[in-house]
Parts: sequence; structure tokens; C-alpha cells
Amino acid sequence: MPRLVLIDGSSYLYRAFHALPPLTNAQGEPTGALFGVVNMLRATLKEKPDYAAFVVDAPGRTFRDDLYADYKANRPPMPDDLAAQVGPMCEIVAALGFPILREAGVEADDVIGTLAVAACRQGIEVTVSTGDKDFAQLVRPGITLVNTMTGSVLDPAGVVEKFGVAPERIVDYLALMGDSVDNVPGVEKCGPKTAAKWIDAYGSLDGVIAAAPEMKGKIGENLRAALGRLPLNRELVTIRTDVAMPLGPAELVLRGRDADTLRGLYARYGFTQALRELDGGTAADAAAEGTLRNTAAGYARSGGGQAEAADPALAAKGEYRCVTTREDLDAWTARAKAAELVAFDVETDALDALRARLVGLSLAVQPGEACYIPLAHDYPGCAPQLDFDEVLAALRPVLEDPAVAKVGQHGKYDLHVMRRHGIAVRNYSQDTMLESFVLNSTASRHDMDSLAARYLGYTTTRYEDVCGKGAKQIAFSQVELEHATGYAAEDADVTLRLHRALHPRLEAEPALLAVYRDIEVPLIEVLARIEANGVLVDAEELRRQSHDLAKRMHEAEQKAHALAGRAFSLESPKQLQAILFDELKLPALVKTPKGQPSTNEEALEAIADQHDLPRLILDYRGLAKLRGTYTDKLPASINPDTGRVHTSYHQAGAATGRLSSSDPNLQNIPIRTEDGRRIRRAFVAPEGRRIVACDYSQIELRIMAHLSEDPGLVAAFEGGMDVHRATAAEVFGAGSPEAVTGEQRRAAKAINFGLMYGMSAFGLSRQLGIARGEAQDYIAAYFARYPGVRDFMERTREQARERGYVETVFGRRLYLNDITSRNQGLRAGAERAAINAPMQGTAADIIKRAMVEVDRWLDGQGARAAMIMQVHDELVFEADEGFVPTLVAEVTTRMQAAAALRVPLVVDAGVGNNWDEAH
DNA sequence: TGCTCCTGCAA
DNA sequence: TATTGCAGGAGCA
Repeated sequence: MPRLVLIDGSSYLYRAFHALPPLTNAQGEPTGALFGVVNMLRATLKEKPDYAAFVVDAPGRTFRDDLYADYKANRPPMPDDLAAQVGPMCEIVAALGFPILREAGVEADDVIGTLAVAACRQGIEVTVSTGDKDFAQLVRPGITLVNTMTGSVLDPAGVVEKFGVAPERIVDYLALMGDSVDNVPGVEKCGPKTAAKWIDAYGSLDGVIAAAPEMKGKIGENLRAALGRLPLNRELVTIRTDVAMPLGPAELVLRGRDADTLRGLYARYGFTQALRELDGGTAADAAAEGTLRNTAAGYARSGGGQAEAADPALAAKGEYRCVTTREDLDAWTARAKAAELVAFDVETDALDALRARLVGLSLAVQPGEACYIPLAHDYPGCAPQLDFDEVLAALRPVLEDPAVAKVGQHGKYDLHVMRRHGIAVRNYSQDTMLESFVLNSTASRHDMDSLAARYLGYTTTRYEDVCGKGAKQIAFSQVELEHATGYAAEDADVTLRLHRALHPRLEAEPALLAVYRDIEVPLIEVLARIEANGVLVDAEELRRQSHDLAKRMHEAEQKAHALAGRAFSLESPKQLQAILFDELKLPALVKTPKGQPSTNEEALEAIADQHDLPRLILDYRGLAKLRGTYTDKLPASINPDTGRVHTSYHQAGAATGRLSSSDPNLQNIPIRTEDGRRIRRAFVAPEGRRIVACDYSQIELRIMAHLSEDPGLVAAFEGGMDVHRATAAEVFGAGSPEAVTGEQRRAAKAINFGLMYGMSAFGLSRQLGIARGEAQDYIAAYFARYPGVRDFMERTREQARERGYVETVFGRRLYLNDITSRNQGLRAGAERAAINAPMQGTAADIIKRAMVEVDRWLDGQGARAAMIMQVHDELVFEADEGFVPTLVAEVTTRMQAAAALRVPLVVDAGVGNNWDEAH
């Protein structure tokens, strides 16, 4: 059957622009969106469609503007960096041989809709290539959607699976939700879940409208409020299939490509892969580089496909091997041993690396060549697997061989699992998650599925695809070997391909490569060791505290009910709102972002002098928080095997380069109040050991001094002064630091910290409880005394605007997508982040470097000391009592030497029987 | 059960 | 109208 591909050009252009880092060519012209579109088109051509067209919007009004005056009224103009890519895009599209369609008075959507339906009637199979979910309404037998950037293919069943409604009901679904991008308001609070549920329950939009009077709750009111708009919404979101077209589907013939023009354009924009392919590179080469859209997944979903099977590179892809014989195992270990880089990936039965049991293991040695070695699948009728210990014994010489380099995706997990099975993986030297993180930390996710979609245009088999999800999810050991192999071997394969796609990008930026290679990669093993070490938590102590807190909460609750004159839940902001502002008529001084009277800490503080209840609520909340989050939950986190708490550190967690911690989060254990500090007393050292805490003093302010080179600030740190006191002396003209009052020092501290976060006079006035004009005067005085700081901040904002990113002392980048936004709030937010990121990020770089050095030293010290926690500017250790002095001296030295700034780095160390005492 | 909102802990 | 995180409970459907 002949096939027509209709490409939604505008959709791809926008999506590529936002999905890819702001790449530029050698001349500094933006190329990111272009790159994405070109790869997509090349992938489309590989599928050899019989007919194709690239459809874009024509300028000017359309019938939708006539229907609805505000249609797309809040859509910002196209960003300059994107507009600059439109011309070159059309040149490339034309040179590739695609007909370009641009019809005045109708949107690209309607052109596509009309052609798709007409072609379908003529017996032509249609693929609509778009990233826009609205097109799901066109799907029917003979018309499928494909998103080449993510590789997903949608047929009618796929639409139902993805949206929860049939293609014919997509317009109803969209009408309910509305579309903020096009300025079409739907039903407030009605998102994808609610819309699908209603349509499922009432059959259609008309059914929902008919049922509106009986709908309960707030959302029912919202629906009734929106009723008048819904028919118009449906009309606006309906793609027309009957517009007049000068060309019929069968006239959309691909011309041959114009190789000379393409060569010039590819060279100009630096598309080396495309250029190589043009000059005789094979399809297999291209597949190895990951430029081809994968088909294994798409294939399975579209019920197979002869066209793809004809391509040797793709056929190779299906050859994932399930290893169940000794001969196969020996062959694969030999290949791995000989490979210059082996991708490996473990499959287990749990997410927690410190509890998970190994179920299987996969290896990839070349793109497209991967195997899965099942070890512990145990469903009825499962084919025999190789002996668990025999396989590990065979793999050990490879995994522990320092001469064989390994690559993985989030390999810290795999390292944990292998270590717990007695294998110490050596030379784990590449990690695709970290490659992605260093290349662009602000990319929303760094998981393999997202990376494969973003960088390879490849749709991976997801975990849910083989295991299901929610209550019906099964363990990986229950998955049939055939499916398990398709999933697991693909993981290793894709990891290897991703590495080949990502590493060259790092190599092109030496500073980024250094951050990746010298900081992040060495840190993987260090973090794995810290997590494995864990920290000893005294569960009995926490239980006592829980009990005490519960008693005090009960007392507070009784008093609060008495004060309010009735019983209510102290933990419900809504009920509290009613009591405080409606019944007690206290003034609502603070609003939530949604305009509700807030009951947050600030709001309660503000009215605490008018009534006793707010203070009581604040006390209660403090107690409830401690109990709910810490004293009750921490004991549950103790690993039964080790008797200790093992957090998980996320190396690609915070965009600035900081680590984050979860399960449990050990980076937000209370410290500021006495009750909070008691919790730290439950973090203890075993008999004969001590807790040692070493933290950087004022590290971010020191980095600000370094970056700004401000003489006053640098001098304060070089002189070893109390920097807040010194600042106060300067700003308030106290004469000497000794003459500074406590109040002045507090204000100076607020200024110092506020500036690092890009705070305004408004924020400072609120923080200090002073008038805005006064706060403005303080800030002016500060900048007059520390002009270098002001210049640094201006420079940073400028750099962010010009380059689209800021960087740390070590060259780590943070892209700020909103820095040129027309939306003033977003832009201001990005500017604040731009100021903060170099300081927060440099501090993160420094402590990461220190951790690597300290770990290297600890490695030679046996079990006398171990690193057990990191809290942004603090490293915590557990050490033999007699070893403490050595540890403090050696750690302090290494932490201070982790960076050579214009000001000294100072480290404070504390020792105790628990974490509280060590401060 | 999953989703959103509000709240609050740390550096 | 102060940065970066994680995580709890309430309310809702």
C-alpha cells in the first residue's frame, strides 16, 4: 500500500528548539532547532515514503481568529534564535526534496487534516509526523501518528492507551481541558485525568454537558461555570478535513535530494553526521551513531513492518541474545574482554539498590549487539537458566578487570548490586546519565528513556511495557525471558549508543569534559561507598522522642480547640482559614499565590500578637512536622540487614550541580530549634567510634568574594574576620567591627545571603521587617562599599543573556532558558538563578572534588574511618576514637585544598558521640 | 489510588 | 518580589 508522510513542520521546529541545548555553529548562528528538524527529516526519508509533505503555518488570520477573538492572543512572538532558523530550515527541507505546503487562511493543522483524510479515502496509508497531541483526533484505520523525536507511534488503540479516550472523542477531551498555549480556557482544575474520566463516564462532551447539573464538588462548579465556552472550544480544537487544497495527496511526490546544496548547508551548520551520510556513509554507520529512528519498539506496536526489516542496520537490532548456555556465555565474556568499552546493566527485583536482588545482567559490546543473561527468573515454565554463581564467576574477570572500561546509565545502582554479590566493578569510567547532566543540567530528566528520545530519536521499551504498573506490576523475575531480553539487552545497547552520541559533545567543550571526567565520574564510586556505609540511627531514642512529641501535640490540640471554641483539624489549612479569618475575624494579611488567605508561618506570625491561637498552631505544626517527617519515619528507613540508614544521593539531581538526597532525605534534618536538634542526637556512632563533622565556613560568600574580586570583601576574608560583622561595619558606618550591634550584624547577614539569591529591596524589607525605602538604602550602601559585587552581578546577568548560560569556577554550565523570556516574572526568576548558580554550583564542585580526594585517602586507612554523609557544605564521618585527630587533620587539609580561590577556604571540624555533638 | 496544593525542613 | 532540593498531609475524584 502506498504511504504518505505529512510532517507538522512548526510543531517540530518549536519542540526541537525547546528540547535541545542552544547549539550554535562555528559562526555563532543558532542551530539547535534546525539540528532536531534535520535529523527528523533524515529519519523520515529512511523509511522511503511514496509521498510526503512538510507543512507549515502561513502568516495571517485564520477562521479560528474569526470564531474567537482571543485565539492565541497570549502566544509570545517567536524567539529571535528560533526565527533565525526558519529560513535555513526551509532551504534544507527543499534541498532534501520535500514539497513544502503553506496555505494562507488555514493553519497547518487543517492542511494536514484535509490531506490525511483525502489520502486515506484513496487507499493511501497516512503517517502524520508531529509532536502535537491534538492530532490524535485524526487517528483511524489508515492514519497513524508518529513523533519522530520520541519515536512514539499512535494507532487507534495507542490513542486510547495514552489519553484514555478514543480518537473520535479527542476533540471533546481537548475542549474540556482547554489549551493555555492557544489561550483557550477549559474547565478549571480539569486536567487529562478528569477529562478522560468524564468522557468515559458520560460518553461524550454532550453527555458531560448534560450531566453538569448533578456534578458534585468544586470541580462540578467549575464545569458549570465553563459550560458556555465548551461548544466553541470544541470547534476551535477540531482540525478541519475539508479545506480547499491546490494539490491532492498523490501529487505530493518527493523530488530527489539536491546533494550539492545540502552539502553546503550541512557544512555551514556543522551537521557532521548528516554530511558523512551524504558522502557515502552507510546506514549502519548512521545507526551506530544513533541517528536512525529505532524501530524495534515502534515495530512491535504497529504490528511489524516489512519496510524496516529490509534495513540491515535495523535487522541487527532485533538480534538481542538471551544467554542460557555455557558456550554462549563464554563467547560473550570473550567479546566483552576484547571490547574497548562494554555497556552493562543489571536487572533486579527492587528499586532500592541496597535491598535489590539480582535477576539478570546485560552486556553490549557494539551498537546493536547486546545480550541478556537471565539468572533468577522464576515463573512457571521458565526455560533453564545458567547457574547463578557460575555466571558471576565467569563475569568477574571482565567486570573486575581494570583494563576493560565500562559504561552504564546511572551505574551507581549497578555498582551497588554487583558489590552486594561480591563483585567489585573496576574501571567504571563512563556514565550516560552524567554525560547528559553535565551537557545540560536543566534538561528535565536524565533517565535513559528520555535521553534515548532526545539524543537518538529512539523509543525504548519501558519498564512498564514489560512489568506493567501500579497494583498489577510484576517483578522482573516474573517476566518471560523473551520479553526480558528485549528490554534488558536494549538497555545496554542504548546505553552504548547514547555514550557514542553524548561523549563527542563533551569532547567539543573541554571545560565540560573536565567537569564530567574529573569530578562527576570519580564521584560515582565515592557516593556508592558513602551510601553503602550508611549511618547508625538510634531507633529507641527516636521512639522516645515520638512519644514525647505526641503528648505535647495532644496538649496543644486541646488548648487550640478551647481557644477556637470548637474542635477542628489543626493540620488542615482550609479549616484553619475558616477559624482564623471567618470565625475569629483575624486579619488576612498574607495571600497564597492563588489569592486565598494564607495560613503559613509568616501569616500566623503576623497575627500572633492579636490572639493566642496562631502561636499555638505554629508550635503544633513544628511538633507535627518533626514527628511525621523524622521521629516516626527514620526508624522505618533502617536497613534490616545492616541496621543502618542508607540514603540515596542523586548526582544528577540539582541543576546547579549540588547533590540531593532521598529515601530518606538526610540533607534536611532539623538543626535550628532545640526540638529539632534532638533528632540529630539519634544519629550516633557505635561503641568506640565518634562522629566527626567537617564543614566549609561561609563557602558561598567566599566564592562571591572570589568571583567578584571585590577588594573589601576579599580583605575581610583574608583578614579572617567575621564577614557579617565586617559588612555591618561598612554598610552602617559603625567605624570598627567591634562597634557593630547585634541588630546590625543580623541585618548585614540578611543582606549578604539575600544578595546571593538575587533578592530585591522588597524581599530584604520583608525579611528584616523594615520599610522598603530603608531596605533600598541598605542595599545602596552595600553596593557603594562593595562595588565589585555590584559589577559581578551585572556581568553575570549580561553573560546569561548573551550566552544563555552561566558557569562555575570549574566550567560547569547552567543553561537559563527563561533569561530572554518576554514574561517578566520568568525572566526575573532566571536572572536570580543566574546570580545564584555560579556560587551554589562552585561550592558544589569544590565539595565534590574534596570528597574524591578524601575518599582516595580513606581508601588506604582500612576501617578506621568512613565517610557517611554529605550535606552541601559539610562532610560527616564515623571514626575510631583514637583515629579522630588524624582524620580531622587530613580531611581539613584536603577540603581546604580542593580549590585555590582568591580567599582562603576555612573548614570547621567538630567531634562527638552523635551528630548534634559534632557541631 | 493518583494528583494537586500547601506547608516546612536543610544548605 | 530570595536559590536549590525532598517530603509530609489534606482534599479531591
